[in-house]
Amino acid sequence: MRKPISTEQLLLHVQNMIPLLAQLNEEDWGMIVPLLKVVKLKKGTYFIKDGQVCHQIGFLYQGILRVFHLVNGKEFSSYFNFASRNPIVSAFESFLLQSPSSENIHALEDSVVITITFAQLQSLYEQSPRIQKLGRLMAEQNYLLAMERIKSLQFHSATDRYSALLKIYPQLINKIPHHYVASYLGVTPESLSRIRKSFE
Amino acid sequence: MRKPISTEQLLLHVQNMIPLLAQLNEEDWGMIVPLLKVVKLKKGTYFIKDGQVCHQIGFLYQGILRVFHLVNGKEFSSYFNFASRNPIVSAFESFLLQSPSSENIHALEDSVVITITFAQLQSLYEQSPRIQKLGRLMAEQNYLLAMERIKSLQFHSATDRYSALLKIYPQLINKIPHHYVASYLGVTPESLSRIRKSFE
DNA sequence: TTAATTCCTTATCATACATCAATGAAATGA
DNA sequence: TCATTTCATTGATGTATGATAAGGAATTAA
Repeated sequence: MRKPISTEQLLLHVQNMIPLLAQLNEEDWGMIVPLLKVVKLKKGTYFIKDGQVCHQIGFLYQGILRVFHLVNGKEFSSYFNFASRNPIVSAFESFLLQSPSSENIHALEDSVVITITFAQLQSLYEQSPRIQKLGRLMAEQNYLLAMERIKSLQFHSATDRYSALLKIYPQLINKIPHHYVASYLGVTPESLSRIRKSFE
Repeated sequence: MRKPISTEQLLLHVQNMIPLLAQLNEEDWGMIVPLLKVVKLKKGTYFIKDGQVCHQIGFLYQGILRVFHLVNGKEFSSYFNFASRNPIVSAFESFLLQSPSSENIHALEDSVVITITFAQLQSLYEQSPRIQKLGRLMAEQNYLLAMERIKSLQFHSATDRYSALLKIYPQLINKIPHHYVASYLGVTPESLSRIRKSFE
């Protein structure tokens, strides 16, 4: 967090994280780079709160973010962003529709996000067919992720979901407060505790 | 089902159903129309079965389709296609990735679907930036629908989901066998029956 | 470092939903 | 049309998870 981030570092990182970006050429990057901003989030602060319109989409460079909904006073964790996994940061519904977000995104650790605004991205779509195509591929990717989530929620038990989570991301349970994981799995912290015990 | 469908009828219908299509111009339609095919499905037959690759995407002109997954021998209804609502027909995951489908799509009534192939659509994307943009907007639309489903599954009870379903689509329960609706809501037919009773 | 707070676990009890079983209604097919 | 099958409902029972409460661990702040 201390050292300033060089543009080269940043680009390299973003390109590595997101294979889709390999499709872009030098000219495309020349248009994109001047528009990028680096946003630092202290632990506990928010990228966006519900009710606000999400004007930025971002790539997580460092840290962990949690996305959650507030429904009838209860928090529901929707997913987590890690730099090493699932790095695309936005309240995507709000971003697409430019309408107030129902999602909250807050930093579980000090984090760094590289952002671009909605207006800038729309303008890039019109300027470059490759970036337009990238927009389609990003949306398709997001759709596929959402489908995974639906299948997990509809077809499998909380125990199965926990087991799957352990497989694809063994360290996660040690990095994130358990009650957030519980609400992600769709159970109470007490139930997660029981599930974990049954795995010993 | 008896009369042949004229191209004009067909186009008008598709344009009415899908507001996004208003963005296309005469030239775009000139490219699209010759590629469209009309597929008729008898009640009980399949648009696609799991294991097959979904080569077509379609628009439902008439009838009702049910999309379901088979998991450990159990059927899970994912959603329904109606001509008047949710007319886009495809195992979209399989279509996007051109990999074997995990979804089954079958006709609950005699149905008519207007289709175009994956290869043709990709070619259109490259030929027309407006169609490319349309592809992005379709994917974004699908993402938003998937998010609605996730919220419904994660944040609300089966009773709430049933109540919401009645609101947005009161006739649905009379058109579709209840046990399909039950599996869509994520409960057994017995539970749906009890939920329905509690609403009287 | 200590005090305060938050978090995780365990136990008990309550409840919603699944399962199993039976009946009558509706749809299907010969 | 009648016989067969599928479907919706209801009741009885079992089970997994939620709610509540309490104690101890871990984290945070003074």
